[in-house]
Amino acid sequence: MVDLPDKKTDFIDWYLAVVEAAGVTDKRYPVKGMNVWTPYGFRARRNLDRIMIREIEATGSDAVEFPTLIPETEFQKEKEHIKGFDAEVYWVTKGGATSLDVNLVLRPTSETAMYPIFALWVRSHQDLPMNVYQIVNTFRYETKTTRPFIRVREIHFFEEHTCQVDEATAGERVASNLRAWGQMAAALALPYVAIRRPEWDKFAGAFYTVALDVPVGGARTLQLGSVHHYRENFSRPYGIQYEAADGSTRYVHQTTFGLSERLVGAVLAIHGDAKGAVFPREMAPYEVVVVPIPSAAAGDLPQRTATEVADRLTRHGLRVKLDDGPDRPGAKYYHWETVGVPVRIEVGAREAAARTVTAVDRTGTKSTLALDQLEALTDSALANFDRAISDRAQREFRASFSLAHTLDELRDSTTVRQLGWCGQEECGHQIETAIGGALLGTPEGDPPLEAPLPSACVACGRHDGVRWALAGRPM
RNA sequence: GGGACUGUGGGGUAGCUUGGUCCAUCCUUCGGGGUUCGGGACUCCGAGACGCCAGUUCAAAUCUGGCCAGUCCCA
Repeated sequence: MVDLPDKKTDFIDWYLAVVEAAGVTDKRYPVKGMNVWTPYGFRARRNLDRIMIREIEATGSDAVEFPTLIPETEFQKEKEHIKGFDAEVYWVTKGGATSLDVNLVLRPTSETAMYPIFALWVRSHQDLPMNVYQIVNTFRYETKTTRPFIRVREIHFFEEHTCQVDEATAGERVASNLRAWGQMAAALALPYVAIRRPEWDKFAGAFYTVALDVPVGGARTLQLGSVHHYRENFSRPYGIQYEAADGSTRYVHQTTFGLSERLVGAVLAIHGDAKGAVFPREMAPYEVVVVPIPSAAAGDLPQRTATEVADRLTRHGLRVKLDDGPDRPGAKYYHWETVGVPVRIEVGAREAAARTVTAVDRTGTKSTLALDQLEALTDSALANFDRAISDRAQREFRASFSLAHTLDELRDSTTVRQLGWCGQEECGHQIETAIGGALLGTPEGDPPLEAPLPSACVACGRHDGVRWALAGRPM
């Protein structure tokens, strides 16, 4: 293990060092914001995809895939949307040496690719709801500093797009997406808070946006994903209409749900520690690494037993790495800890003779496993590990919020702040200036901290319409 | 959008101010041999770099310009 910067005091440097140490990406690709996925990193990403696919399909959503290029003429149809993305799209203006009649954009997101086709697919109320998703790469010309997984120009993007009969049904789809997200977050052992963004910070073209945020130390927050209700904002310009049961023609109400590889970054940021990366078992490239401990006296017994352990656990359905390379065992321990493997199984000569092995999880919990119950004991070691990192993340999450009662208190915030807000934009901006960050919005459901609702807005002191809001510094 | 800074083997660095001591330092890494192996082994042999393109100069890692890449600060 190389010495990592301190996670608490030098979070960004620590994050970059952990990403490097974890061996999941190669940042040397010579285009800003475009990173290479290594074999190890790609395993993590594929596992993330698997979780997303499982949970979204459980809610009745089907996979589709739309093209990467969108004609400028379609892209321009929804005015707010184009305004939001105009500055950060890549343009394709030539085919070979020939200038194109209609320029094409590399999708920054797929509304404008999908919706002209949705208009053809949706004819009757019988076609609704229509829930489809795709996992594709999208492109945004970020001008700010890019960071591996967190701010990139080529985004590995999960996007669900749905068409519903009316506003209320679309609202139910938003709720369904939030429940599906809850399952995904549980699989990744990630805590989060769902926050309805203020008007000035919602998705371009949305009626409202619910963002999924997690605090990452200090007042910093990381947005993990978002769910949007579009009402008829896109169905009108794109003409997505259906014939209702009563014979009338209506526009669909739409929703979208977006996630990305940023979840890999979030997992590294939230679970990682002073020793390196920590992967929850569902995302872990390998759930178990098996390390034989050679000994001249014992011949090939440790090696043979390690192979047996790896084979049995693989047949049991686990992702297993047998590390029988030439390094010394201690060097292997450090390596696999740095890259975040949940459970290591050590096979020594004395133990192998007694038909036991030692399991050590990434949090340091050690146990002896009898080989005749290897599969069951390994499963429970993995389950205990996931519970341990989830509990640790939850504890840090709860400690990441504090109440604020005045604008002054916001200035030196060392946590995300929970405060009373009247809902006026003017007050929101004052709050943002005070904290040097953003008014994240109003929590959906219970706020992180239990406290009596304040009677006055932290900015203007008004009493009408005061509700809980959260403010922080998005990274 | 405005400004500042940085770029040396695969990774991290010394050298740059004051051009020559540099066919470039050290750590790590990688390949091969041997002895080892219950928490980063030792040893021997070997591999690997001045971002790119111009310019100044007898001489450029070092100075100048452009480009590319990256970082930070401000709007």
